[in-house]
Amino acid sequence: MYILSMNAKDALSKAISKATGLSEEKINTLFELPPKKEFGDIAFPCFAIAKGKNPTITAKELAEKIKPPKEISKVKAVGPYVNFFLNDAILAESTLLEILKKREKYGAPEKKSKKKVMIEYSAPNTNKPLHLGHLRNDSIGMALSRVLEFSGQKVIKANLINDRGIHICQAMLAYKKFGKGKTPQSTGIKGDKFVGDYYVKFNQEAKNNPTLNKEAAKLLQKWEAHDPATIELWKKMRSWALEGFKKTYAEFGSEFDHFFFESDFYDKAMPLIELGLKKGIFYKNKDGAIIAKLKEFGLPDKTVLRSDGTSIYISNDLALTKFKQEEFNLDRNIFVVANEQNLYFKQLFKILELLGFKWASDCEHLNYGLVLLPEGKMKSREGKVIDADDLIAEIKSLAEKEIKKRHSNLEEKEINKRAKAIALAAIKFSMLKIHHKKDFTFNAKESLSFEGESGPYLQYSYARAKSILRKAGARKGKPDFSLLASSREKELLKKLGSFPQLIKRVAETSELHALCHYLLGIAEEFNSFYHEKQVLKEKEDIRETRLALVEAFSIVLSTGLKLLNIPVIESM
RNA sequence: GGACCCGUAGCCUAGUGGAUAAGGCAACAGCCUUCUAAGCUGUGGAUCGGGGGUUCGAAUCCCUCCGGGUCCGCCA
Repeated sequence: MYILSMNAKDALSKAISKATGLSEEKINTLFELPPKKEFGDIAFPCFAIAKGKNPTITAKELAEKIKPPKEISKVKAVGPYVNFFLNDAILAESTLLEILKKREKYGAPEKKSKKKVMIEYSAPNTNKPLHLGHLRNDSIGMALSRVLEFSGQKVIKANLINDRGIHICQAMLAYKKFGKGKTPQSTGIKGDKFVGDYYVKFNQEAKNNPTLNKEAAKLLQKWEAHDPATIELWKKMRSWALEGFKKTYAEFGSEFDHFFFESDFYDKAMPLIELGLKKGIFYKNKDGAIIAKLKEFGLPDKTVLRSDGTSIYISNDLALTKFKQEEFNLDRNIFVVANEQNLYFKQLFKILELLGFKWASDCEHLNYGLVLLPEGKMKSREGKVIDADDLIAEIKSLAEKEIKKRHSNLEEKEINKRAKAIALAAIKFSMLKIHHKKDFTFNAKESLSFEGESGPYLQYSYARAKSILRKAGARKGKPDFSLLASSREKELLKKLGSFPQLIKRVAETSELHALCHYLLGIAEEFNSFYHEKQVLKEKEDIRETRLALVEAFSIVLSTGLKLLNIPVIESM
């Protein structure tokens, strides 16, 4: 729960601790935010300390007994609660000075945790372009990376490229049959789209021609046998796909420190398979496939190696996860993958635990809800997908129109820059603001608005604040914190003061939507304030004080947007 | 059939066992000679899927039923 700045809270816990004998830590966990600001700024519920007595009477007694610190201006018992009112001037001074001093570091914890964490996200297949599902995955992966980095952790952003398997060979086969030597260069088609078109083509043709599936399986065998011509084609098509991904990642702002390729690990699982057999946690069934025994742990058994001795996805993952852990010495290993693979990851982590790897407990599946279309799941093989590049381009052109409505003589370069920033804000925020566990149903009209609870609304709020600060020019005089008396100003201050606690929560729970709603909260508060007070028209002392508030707001909002990997722009 | 997730106003969403369930969209009524109207102010709209239970107190925890989703491949 975010309540108020740390200083005031600590002083208050100390005072309550003296009056009740409870530990400060315990008291800190009990504090609540009153539902209405008229009740006060912070509430201490007396249910826990009443111990059978009437909590209303206990609250009254405590309110009289307590000696409030200087940060508190008033103590009042209301029903079973003791409510505290903050001293406005001290609240304003401590909060604003802290933000203006720490600036872009405000909100980060004092102590760095020094934990080393890998966040694996995106994980595209090299047989088809990135789609809306990847954009949700990337939004979560990047935002979580930024938040953990901000919290002092050492983050390694990783991408596992799925560049091997029957689906890859299907695209290769279609290209062999129908490609006629065309290339992305010769056709002017983006590399990943070019490859993806052949994957779709394969699935269309295979409907009427079942032998194509057998041919694709043969191609996979040739690939595994390192047939030179097959490997050459595979390398060529893979590089086309990767070139395409690189462009989309650059456009969307997804960054990676390390790329892993499934093709490097598919044949590295044997030592682990043998270890499992030796330990008796795997067995060979009558067909010769290797199965992990998981039933006694409440999970279905899992095949870890095919009867023909070739590896499947989990074989690679066993080897890759071990490699990651040993190579990077991780304290935490986060897999950002949609919740359709919940069972899979339970099985993977359980097997690693049974194999005796202590670090298995450091592995985490950050599962998020599916991205659905109004008509249901996206289906790449049928071409029923929202393409990532198309979506970005479409939203960008809508943003361009909005900009041109407002500005008649802006340079094309500037329009382009703003439009891109606004489009990314709209897309990312729409997907980050809902709880990651919830399915996201994409609705073009409603999902990507520039108004209301949206990314562009936040950017706009920031631009408004910066516009004031630009026009204010050089500061004169000193802020007088006793002048920030309106309830709007106080609410904004309290929320700005709670930013560090919010960050702590998001880093601990990965609940990025909480950061989104926090930013909406401060932006709403700021916009009301903006409407109510004409900062630049005020007299010197109050003007300086309000400018400090505006600047503090702009700092926190800018930090928040950057943590969400949403571009911050100075003007809109 | 089994496991997991979800059900909050017409739609989307927040809600960390606590006070009168909070926002956005849509609808309606206002606000631009005033720091950017991508904004602000106001009005209406909710048996928190149903029913039990635990608790001083439940949208939140437990049970059960109903509805929706995902998974339970020698796919990735």
